[in-house]
Amino acid sequence: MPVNTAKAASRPSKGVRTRESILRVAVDLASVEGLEGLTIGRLADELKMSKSGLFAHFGSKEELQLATIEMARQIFVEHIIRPALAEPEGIDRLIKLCQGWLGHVEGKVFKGGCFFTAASLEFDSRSGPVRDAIADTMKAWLGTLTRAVDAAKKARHLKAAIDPEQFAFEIYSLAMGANWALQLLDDRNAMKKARENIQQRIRSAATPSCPPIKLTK
Amino acid sequence: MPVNTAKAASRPSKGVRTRESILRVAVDLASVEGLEGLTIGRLADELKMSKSGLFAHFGSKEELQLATIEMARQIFVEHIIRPALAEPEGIDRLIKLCQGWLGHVEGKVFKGGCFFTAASLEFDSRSGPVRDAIADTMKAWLGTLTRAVDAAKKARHLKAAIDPEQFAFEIYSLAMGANWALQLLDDRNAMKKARENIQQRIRSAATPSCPPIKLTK
DNA sequence: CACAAAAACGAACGTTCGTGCTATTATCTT
DNA sequence: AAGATAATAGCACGAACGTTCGTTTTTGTG
Repeated sequence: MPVNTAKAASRPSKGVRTRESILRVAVDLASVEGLEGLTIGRLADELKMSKSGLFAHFGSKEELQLATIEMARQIFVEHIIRPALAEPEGIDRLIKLCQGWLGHVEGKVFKGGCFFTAASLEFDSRSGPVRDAIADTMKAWLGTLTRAVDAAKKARHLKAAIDPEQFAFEIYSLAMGANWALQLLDDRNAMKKARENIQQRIRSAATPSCPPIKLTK
Repeated sequence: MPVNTAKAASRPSKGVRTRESILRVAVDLASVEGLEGLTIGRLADELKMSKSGLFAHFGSKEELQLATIEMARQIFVEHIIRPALAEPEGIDRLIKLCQGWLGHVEGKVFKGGCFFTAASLEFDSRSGPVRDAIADTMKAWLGTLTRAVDAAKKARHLKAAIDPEQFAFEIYSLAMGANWALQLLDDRNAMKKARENIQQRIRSAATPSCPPIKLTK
């Protein structure tokens, strides 16, 4: 048994590497076909490997779905949350979070728009571990957004009357609406309008001492 | 061939009646399992009829999906749009539309929350007649909302600066957010918060001469 | 290099999917 | 009530689903 408790994270074993490459494809497939439409045979074809070989990595479809969600979560963190953490707490970080989210929709980080918004609505009237994993991820995301609003408030960038939870929810609703309009209605201006929309909403909540608010690409 | 062009809409034939009862169940099933998860076998079981017997009413799964969408659209119109048309043009009708929408989510007019929001995100990255039917319905709904805003503007209930399309989109985004929070996060206060949210947003756009704005159940 | 462990394969399982037929009921019209 | 028509059931199909199994190939290590 290869003792992997050592500090060094050397080149990962074959199994780990394949698993990861599977999941990268799985995330894209699921973002288009849905987590239920994500099929083992289809996935195996895409990767030119056997169904059984692929299956062995997960042991069940549910495990595959959970692993896919986890991979999507990592990609989401990497593309949206981590860049925002580079900004100082306050309005700038909040803006960066919004920009990151809108950008990831527009830039097709996931093939079929926002992975989690789609997954949310697919599983919202079911129960079980998959739904829970999705809900947990979304709660965490809303939490991040809420904390960013709260920090901006504490930095006196946003008015004291702002309820962080409510405000985060408002912003995210507008963002989801933009994703919806872009994906379903093919509204090419959806993103521009969403940026203006959110920008305006944040400005309306900003204090006079708040630095200028501008949402760009 | 029974000539049905006559004025009298007498008792519909057996076929029509069965078809309708199938579709009523189909709508609920699809709102929970999705339009793709809506399966002919499952639907037949639910109705205690044979797969083939049920199938004959539609000829293909796609036709079944389209018919289900059409039925959902009718239910939607009946529950949300028609009651609002009873109100005079202006702010009251707009409010009634919002109330109706939020009410239909809360009151489980469709078992799994808003049928069309779920369908939208399920089909938004595909192509074909089903996606088109969903998109058309949603465009029509946004159009209705936009016209209501515009009328309220013309009645001097809403400020002249309001862009009807944009404003309708904002309101609907907040409503979708509420549906999302209720369904996925089991947020029992989501609806109350959404009502306050939308109420506040409308108030902020209202003129001094606008009648009082109050969103209730 | 050898050899154990891990990974991938190919074939098959039992189900369910959507979709055809044909036969049998039920419904409507004259 | 009879005859025509429409509605439903029964059965079978090929394909795809998730899953299991035994075998073969690849990988990593002493």
